[in-house]
Amino acid sequence: MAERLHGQRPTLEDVARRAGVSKSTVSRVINGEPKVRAAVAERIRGAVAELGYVPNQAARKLVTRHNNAVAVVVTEPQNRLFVDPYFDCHLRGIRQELVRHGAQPVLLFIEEQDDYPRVCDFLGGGHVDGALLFSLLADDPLPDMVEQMGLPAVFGGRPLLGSGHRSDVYTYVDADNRGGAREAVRYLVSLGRRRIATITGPLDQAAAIDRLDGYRDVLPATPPRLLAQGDFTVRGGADAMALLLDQAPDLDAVFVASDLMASGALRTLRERGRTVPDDVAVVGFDDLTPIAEVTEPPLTTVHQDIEEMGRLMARMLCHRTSHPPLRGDDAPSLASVVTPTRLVIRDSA
Amino acid sequence: MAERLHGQRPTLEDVARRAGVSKSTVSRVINGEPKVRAAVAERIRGAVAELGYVPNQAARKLVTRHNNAVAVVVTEPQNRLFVDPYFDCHLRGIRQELVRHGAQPVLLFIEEQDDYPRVCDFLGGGHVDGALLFSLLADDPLPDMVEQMGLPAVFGGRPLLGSGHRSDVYTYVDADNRGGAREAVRYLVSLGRRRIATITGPLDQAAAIDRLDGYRDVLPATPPRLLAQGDFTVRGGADAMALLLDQAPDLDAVFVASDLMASGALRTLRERGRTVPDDVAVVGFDDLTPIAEVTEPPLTTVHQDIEEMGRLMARMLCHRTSHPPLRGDDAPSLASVVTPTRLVIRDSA
DNA sequence: TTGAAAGCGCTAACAG
DNA sequence: CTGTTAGCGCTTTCAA
Repeated sequence: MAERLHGQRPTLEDVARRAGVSKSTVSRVINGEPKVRAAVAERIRGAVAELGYVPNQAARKLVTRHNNAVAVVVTEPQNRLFVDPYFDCHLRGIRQELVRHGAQPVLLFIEEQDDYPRVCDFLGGGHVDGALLFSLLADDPLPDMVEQMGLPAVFGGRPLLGSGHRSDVYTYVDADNRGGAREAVRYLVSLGRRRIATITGPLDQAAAIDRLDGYRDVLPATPPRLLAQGDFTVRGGADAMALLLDQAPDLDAVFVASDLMASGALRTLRERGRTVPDDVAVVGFDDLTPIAEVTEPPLTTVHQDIEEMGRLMARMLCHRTSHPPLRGDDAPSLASVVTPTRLVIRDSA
Repeated sequence: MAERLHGQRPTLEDVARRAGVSKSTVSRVINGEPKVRAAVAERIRGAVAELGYVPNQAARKLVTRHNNAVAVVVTEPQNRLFVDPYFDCHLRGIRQELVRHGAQPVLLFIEEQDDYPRVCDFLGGGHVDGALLFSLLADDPLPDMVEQMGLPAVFGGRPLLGSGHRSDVYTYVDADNRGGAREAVRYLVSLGRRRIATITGPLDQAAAIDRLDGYRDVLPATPPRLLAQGDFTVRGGADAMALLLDQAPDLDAVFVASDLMASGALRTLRERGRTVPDDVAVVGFDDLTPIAEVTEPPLTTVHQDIEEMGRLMARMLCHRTSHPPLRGDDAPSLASVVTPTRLVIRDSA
């Protein structure tokens, strides 16, 4: 069916000619404007179908200034990403909300330094109306770049900025990492545990820092031997646990900054012959049910509603993109949101 | 720094005015054309930086007809995708090759029926120069749509088409699933196994069908009780294995159509007290090392170079997009490629 | 209700 | 080496 008219994809003009009307009229029916005679509209729709016409978004965007697509940018080594159910939840919420608003989510990865300029050109190039940015590292250039381009953006997790920046100029959605960590550690204390270690995430990420801060809020004078840094992977958690056991064989509890790492820690504990929770109590963070429920023993962990956070981010972004920027002073940017966490007690502590 | 000139993002015109030259000259330095006096070029670069100018790709695309972005479309429930290291490898290869060609990969998901029209509009809207399409299901409308839009595309895995379609009109890259399966089953036979069962993938996917066909090539007269269908997940493999054990307690080998399923099957076998490979020999498919090497026992499986396949797909697509479509007859479309597989023998068979 | 015309921001000849 | 001039395909006043 799709006749190639001039060897190219059909344009509005082609459809118009075919239907014997003007471009304007075709444009009107394409965009669902009501003031077109039914018969004409029908004829046009026929022509569209016959020619297999699809509007050229680039051209449309040039005039309308938007194109119903939003970027989801993830700064993360891919191999980590695709193995971490955390993103899956986040993305599910985002997708759900975005499509509800008629926006197409497009996923972009940043894996190496070289990716920044290309991704920035893409973001600034008007391919998308806004961006949802994730897992920013310390001194990540993205927040500044996005801000400078004036592209509406919402961050997943508090952006960690270099000195001189205030994170309150950015809109973000984050879980109450610090409060959640505090609750977890307090719970361990309430259990009568005395030597409570912690396995942190990579400390160039806000979530890792905040969770450690929460731990320190409760246990300000922790000796270094009770601290080990992991990398939010199972393996990293296992290694950190081994290190901890070497440094402090007498520890009786450990607060692990993610479920993935906690499952690794559990494995090490088992290998070293420690029983959980009797010898060592373990509390994780995230409450990724596919993990937390199947560990041995099932994991006591800090719950956060990741999917809802994704939905929230998407909703906030859509709010900012659907309205043309207010003139005069800055538009009243939606405030950032910190969502509550809660401790879910299973068997590991 | 980024002064808002007319309250909008700066345009080429703004930069030109600022640098005291014409738009053309600015355009030249933006696009790295050499014939510009160094001093002028420098002045322009200064203006670009001061204004925070980023070219509007929509406008550029309108005239150049391309925009250095290609879509990677995945038709898969997200939760499956994000847990399957298979895609990780594929994507790694694709990304690598695409950025080498200066193209930005953008990932699109199709999860439900409603996603098709939106994704098609995106693909047809000229946001991307081409598309890499994955894990198509039987009767997936995507191949036809993409073909009809004239968007260059390369498929990952042989597309499964409804009747009346010949898959040879599409360019695809696929592993030799049938040959690999044949080799696996022959190996099992050579081991002296007599009752060789198989766990298939979902039979609406080409890879699953082809692997089953390979099994049947060697064992044409398999009784139904030796067949069970899985869904390419760990859980599915475990369930299928349980079913098989019920239906055919005397089986002495099983060819499992994916490593993920094989790891599930191994678990079931262990739970049922069968030793591997003594009681039951197991061969998987994919050779996802993060899985195959850590199963207990390590998995004998059919290896395919997934990352290289990704690279190949990207290379083929870039080849097709960088040249403007030849006039007259169809451009000599690159032939599809079937990459070889090889059996990797570890301990499970 | 429909059409004509003016641009959106950019590149690509073609002059100079 | 640089500026001028046309559009790319679409939406959007403004008239008819």
